[in-house]
Amino acid sequence: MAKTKTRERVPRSSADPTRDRILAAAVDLFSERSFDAAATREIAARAGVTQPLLNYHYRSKDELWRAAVDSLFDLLERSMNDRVAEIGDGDELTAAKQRVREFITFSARNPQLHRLITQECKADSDRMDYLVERHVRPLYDRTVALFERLARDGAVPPVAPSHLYYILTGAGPTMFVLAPECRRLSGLDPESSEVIDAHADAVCLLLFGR
Amino acid sequence: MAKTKTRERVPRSSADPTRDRILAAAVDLFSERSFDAAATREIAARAGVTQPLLNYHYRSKDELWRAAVDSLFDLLERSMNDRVAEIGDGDELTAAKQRVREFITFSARNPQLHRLITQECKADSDRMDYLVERHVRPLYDRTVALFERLARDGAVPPVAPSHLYYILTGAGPTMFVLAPECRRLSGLDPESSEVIDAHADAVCLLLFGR
DNA sequence: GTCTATAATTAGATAGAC
DNA sequence: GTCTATCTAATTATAGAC
Repeated sequence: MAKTKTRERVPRSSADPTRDRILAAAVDLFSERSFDAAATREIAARAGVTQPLLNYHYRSKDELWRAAVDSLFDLLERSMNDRVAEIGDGDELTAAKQRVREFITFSARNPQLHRLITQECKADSDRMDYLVERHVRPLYDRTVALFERLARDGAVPPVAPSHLYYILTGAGPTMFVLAPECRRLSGLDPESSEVIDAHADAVCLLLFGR
Repeated sequence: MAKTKTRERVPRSSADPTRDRILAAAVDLFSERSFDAAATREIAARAGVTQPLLNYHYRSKDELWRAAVDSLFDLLERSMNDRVAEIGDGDELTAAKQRVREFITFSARNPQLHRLITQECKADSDRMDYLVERHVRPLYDRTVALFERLARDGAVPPVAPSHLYYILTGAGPTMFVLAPECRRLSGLDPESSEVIDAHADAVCLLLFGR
């Protein structure tokens, strides 16, 4: 595998370090607990501020949640774009494999994204609405279109693309979403590059045959 | 937090219909929300009783959660055993495929199980302890041992069994854990036998080559 | 911008009637 | 066994000092 340069996770600096610390704490706690179970007091404490300050920077807990979600998907999009820019032009299969690898690497380094999705998409709600229509659907549409082309070329097994989508988004991130469980069950460290690369290798082998 | 040491809880048909209704409501709400976000008042309402009655039947919210978890894993174990009994003796590959199919079918009909696991295994806690040591580890150990034998025979791609475990437990249930999202994104109905079978086919194709 | 103090609501658990 | 009434603690949001 080609040596990739380390991509820092620098959330777009909003020129306000306090806002950024609050946002980072919100991402962590909303994804680890859930919207209702994440107390604003605890988010504030992790950000090193007092609880009422959250209501100064964000109108409500709900608005803070939306800002947290936006920042996470923004980070994903920039990571994927960086990787796409790196590979330049090659055949579609090679590009697809690179996208899958980047997706898995991102999910390993930012398990919050899939934790948030599984948190909110188990039942219909306003938050699921926001998440799906604003962020997930564009990704789903692009991924399904890609799998359709790959299946036509025989580059991927003959499986309906929606199933491939849930196979990829399940098989890729689950080991990292459940990192604490994985550590205890297997003794592996899901944060290490070795394990991340091995998992990306495994998923690509299953999906693309190599 | 005092650790209750209750012995011999039998979550099967407990001959007490009220207890059973409470337990079913608890399974649904704990898995859909999370431990903290699931209000005992709401569990009671769904079971058609008043909130203080939960504390009559179960010492605390925590004990109710444990009983709910036990009943879910009990159901899984009985479903897997029934399927194993059906196939009787054949080669190990055929048996393995049957186990995978049954696991996926069960996950589709009872998405609460993986919802609960992803809920609680994102961070270390007493509940994760209970879940992993009491219920998940035995399943993990058996699954990893099976994948090890299959990989030796070349029946499964040459991938470390812990990775295969998280690929299977991710790729199998995710479509059903996120059923409301899947319905909206794809238009498919993840509760229909057609979709369930198609997903089981897809995962088996990826995992076993057919 | 960030704090302290507090209001309004809701949580899980208990007491006691029936 | 199931209810009503209620206690205590914790929740988000607001008011107002600095």
